[in-house]
Amino acid sequence: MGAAATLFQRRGYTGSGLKQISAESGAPFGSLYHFFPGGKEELAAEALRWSGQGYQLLVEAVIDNSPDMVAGVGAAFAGAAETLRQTDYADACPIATVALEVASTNDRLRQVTAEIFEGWIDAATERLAAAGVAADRARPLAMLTIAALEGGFLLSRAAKTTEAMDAIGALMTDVVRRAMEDAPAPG
Amino acid sequence: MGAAATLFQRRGYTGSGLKQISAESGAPFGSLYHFFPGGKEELAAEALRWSGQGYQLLVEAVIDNSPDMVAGVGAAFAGAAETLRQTDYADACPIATVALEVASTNDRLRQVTAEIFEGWIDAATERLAAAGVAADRARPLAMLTIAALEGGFLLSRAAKTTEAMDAIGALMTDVVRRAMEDAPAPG
DNA sequence: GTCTATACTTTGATAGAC
DNA sequence: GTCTATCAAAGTATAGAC
Repeated sequence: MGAAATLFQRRGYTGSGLKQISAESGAPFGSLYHFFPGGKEELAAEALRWSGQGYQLLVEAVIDNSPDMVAGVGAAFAGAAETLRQTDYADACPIATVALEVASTNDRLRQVTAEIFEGWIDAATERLAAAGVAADRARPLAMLTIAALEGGFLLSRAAKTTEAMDAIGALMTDVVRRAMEDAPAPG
Repeated sequence: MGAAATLFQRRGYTGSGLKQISAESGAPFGSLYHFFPGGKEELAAEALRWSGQGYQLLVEAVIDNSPDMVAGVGAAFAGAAETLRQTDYADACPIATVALEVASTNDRLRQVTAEIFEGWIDAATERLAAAGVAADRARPLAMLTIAALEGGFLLSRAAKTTEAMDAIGALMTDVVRRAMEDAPAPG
């Protein structure tokens, strides 16, 4: 499953062949349809959910190991930049490439990506609210934070530089800090 | 050229077949290699540059027709949301899908997408600086703005809702407003 | 139940008729 | 110069041997 997820992440949905996936994962080609009767679509759905949850757990761990939410957001962006550098800008968001590909071509997979993003937004919303951001402002801010991270991945991978991710991370920590200061709760 | 650009935008690079492009554009299949000896790669590079410049001119027009930069940023996000609704979430960024696909698989096309994004960042940086944002803060803010727009496209297309784009646009206008107020120049 | 071999379609690319 | 017909390769999916 990890092999499939990695291929989809780096080469996209249409760019990842089933034969390539079976070869890279070591599993024989025929057994693929035994475990995933729905073929490529079902395999992709499963791989997306798998890597989507894995990435969520990873980012949550980074944030929860930080002293506060502002530092957590900064650490998340810094970690993303570090991963980009270490993998020659290959490992970024495991969902975004496939999500854009299928958004207008495969409605079932589109719904899967939507559920994953919604899960991320919910998790970020909860943490921002717990950190003192006003309840009605937490969800929009969570959306901006995730969007900024995704946009940072896009610009940094294209340029093969972490300048964008670094700059975006620095600005987003400011945005989160100000949102917490504006809140009625104690800062 | 418009047909090719539209297909790449909606179906991605590997998802767009040359035969499909020639059929949709009305041009015969054989003549494709007469105009683009480099094949699919050269056609895609040309289509990306074409739609990249077109989108830049479109957004610049929206911003320059606004009373100030804060309103301009708001109008750009509102226009993006409106386009998404009108096209059933098909027409978004003409570069992002292909950019993520080729980032780790085709270095020549990756460089093309990097140049396009760099052009957008430069244009946004100039306008932010002209609007009073401090010189050393204009480029990072331009990167965040474009990243937020791209992330908004991603989340909104996946969810088939403009909630994300609307929320992100509202927050980004605040961010730009504050950056202009912080500047030493008169607000 | 696991896997090898194959069927059928579509891909990008090219040769050659006009 | 413009286009039709075709090529080799890769795509997904399936049938059937073990």
